[in-house]
Amino acid sequence: MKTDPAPRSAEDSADALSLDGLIGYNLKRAYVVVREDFRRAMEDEGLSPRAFSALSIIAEYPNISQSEVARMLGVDRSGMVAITDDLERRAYLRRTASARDRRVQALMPTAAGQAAHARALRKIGEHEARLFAGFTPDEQATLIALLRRIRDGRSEPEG
Amino acid sequence: MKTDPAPRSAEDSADALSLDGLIGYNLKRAYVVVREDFRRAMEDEGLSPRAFSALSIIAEYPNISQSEVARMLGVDRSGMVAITDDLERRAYLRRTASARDRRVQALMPTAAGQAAHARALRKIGEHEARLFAGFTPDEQATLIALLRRIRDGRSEPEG
DNA sequence: TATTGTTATACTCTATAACTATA
DNA sequence: TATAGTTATAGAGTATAACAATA
Repeated sequence: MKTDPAPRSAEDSADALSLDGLIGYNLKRAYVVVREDFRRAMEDEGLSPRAFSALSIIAEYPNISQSEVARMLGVDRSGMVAITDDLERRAYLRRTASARDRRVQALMPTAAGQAAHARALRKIGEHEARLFAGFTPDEQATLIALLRRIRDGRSEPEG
Repeated sequence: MKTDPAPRSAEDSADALSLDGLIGYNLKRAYVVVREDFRRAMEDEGLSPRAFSALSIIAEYPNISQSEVARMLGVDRSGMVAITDDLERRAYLRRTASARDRRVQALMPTAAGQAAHARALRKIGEHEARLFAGFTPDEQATLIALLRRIRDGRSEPEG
């Protein structure tokens, strides 16, 4: 307990919260801010974060399978169906038969898909440049490196 | 395009993805890992991240209103109803009439609520200590500071 | 036996819009 | 007019379980 009655406004006391000392809480709050700005940046393109991520992988690894994309993104492969449907509806990719494995629908980006990926990547670059304008290159690299270590489950200071 | 055909496994190529250079993507992936571990840590307690956050604020600011908690957490106040209902059902708090403003239901933590908060905070401390065991105190502080700057929309390198 | 794509399904999170009581 | 609590509702996001075809 800190004060009684409650503080007058959220900002008055935000810095005193024990929540603010938790990495998980700060991660979540920061993520919400970035996702919100991402959405604004993708407004014209209409790509969700997941759709962009999938398109990005498919553009860089033509003929990859849905399951492979799912593994790279760390999501269940069942969720890839709707995303693939969406990207196919936009004519950003085609499902093509795989010669080597008849279970697989190889995902082939179209020219429109490659172009959309390039456009999106540029817009996201601008969005991150704007959002992190005050972060030095070192700070940005440090942030990414720390986040990568969390993702990889590695605890060692120097990966 | 990097390779054709697709790489053999997700891990082979993960480091080459352009996604890996994006802060937003890394933020999301790291957040998923931490949230997953948080859930495991809260298994016995049965508290969702949001329920814990709300309980934490209410425990530290007795008699705070739902709307005030919502503002602190950065979520819409409509979402607070279900969380408050849940915490009240667990007998972790009571809705009490506010003397000063009859619109407000002041949220009063019970002894059980304070105890649950203390237990949860301890378990979360252990969960974060485990998850970030290999991060130096400096690295943890740096991470939190960088995340805070994102949340606050401040771009300046030093607070 | 294991994996791919797929469907059905369900659950969580969260926002918007509207209502009422009150300020 | 504005705010508090509330309800109804809807849309993401994502997981689990199952199935047929194929490996």
